[in-house]
Amino acid sequence: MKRRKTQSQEEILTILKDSKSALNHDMLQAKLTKKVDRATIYRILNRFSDDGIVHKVIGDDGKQYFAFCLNCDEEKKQHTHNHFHFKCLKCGKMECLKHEIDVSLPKGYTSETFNGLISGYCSDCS
Amino acid sequence: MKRRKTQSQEEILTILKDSKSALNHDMLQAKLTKKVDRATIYRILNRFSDDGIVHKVIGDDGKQYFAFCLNCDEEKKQHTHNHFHFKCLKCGKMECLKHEIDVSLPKGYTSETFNGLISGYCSDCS
DNA sequence: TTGTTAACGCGACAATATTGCAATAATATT
DNA sequence: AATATTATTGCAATATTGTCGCGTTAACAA
Ligand SMILES: [Mn+2]
Ligand SMILES: [Mn+2]
Ligand SMILES: [Zn+2]
Ligand SMILES: [Zn+2]
Repeated sequence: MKRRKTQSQEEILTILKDSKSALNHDMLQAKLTKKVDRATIYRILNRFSDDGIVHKVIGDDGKQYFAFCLNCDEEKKQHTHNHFHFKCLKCGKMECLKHEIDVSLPKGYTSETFNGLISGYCSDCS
Repeated sequence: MKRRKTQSQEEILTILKDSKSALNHDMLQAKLTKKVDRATIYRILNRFSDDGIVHKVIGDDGKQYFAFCLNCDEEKKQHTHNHFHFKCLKCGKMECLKHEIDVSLPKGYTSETFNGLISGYCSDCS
């Protein structure tokens, strides 16, 4: 199943690349110049996520946030992101924290996905 | 605003205490002997969460999970839970990982809540 | 230019959670 | 024990988020 290049897709990718913080559907739709259907936005985002181009984070608000992958090891088959995200309770921005975490699991446990989120106030909003 | 003791409340608390894993609304309702309204269940759970009796975790599925507080430092005003939760993708159980994490935030950042979730397969389901 | 089908738009649907309001019942007060 | 106060509940309505089916559109290859 080969991917095709569409305008909506390109624009969404550009927005995510330019954004310093993770975006949810609402925020993304607000930034789009032309109207794109909600279902389409989700389908594009999930496609990106499946392809490992962006990562998906569930916020404390239960919403899905998407962030463009930076400094990821592209060569690895296993596309993992064991870092925390920080969400500012005032300005709302959600950003990646550089430091990679490694959690020791109990014996016999295997890890598939990592989702680390810290809420608080950023330096601008403290 | 003083709290009152009700039967539903007590039963839900007991269920959470007895459960080794975090529960969401569905799981809880299934365990209740008598029918309790959905809204009431959520109100009870959020009350517990506000009071620091249970902690709330947002799963990868976007649902709210609640777990009774164990080995928490009751004396602290600041009720923090800087530990990960593990959710098994097969059997669905969600449990606390003992190890407490401490994440270093960028300068000027302050932390309010911690939400760490790892999905994978537990020793029974590997 | 034409054919194939990935991607889209639209509407319906599902799932989760919250809210307003009247009724109920836990607790305090008399 | 009887009564008053109001926290809590049940119910229905509503909000919010995300998915799905399906007919149409358009990207890409032949
Ligand atoms: Mn990445
Ligand atoms: Mn606790
Ligand atoms: Zn901020
Ligand atoms: Zn399991």
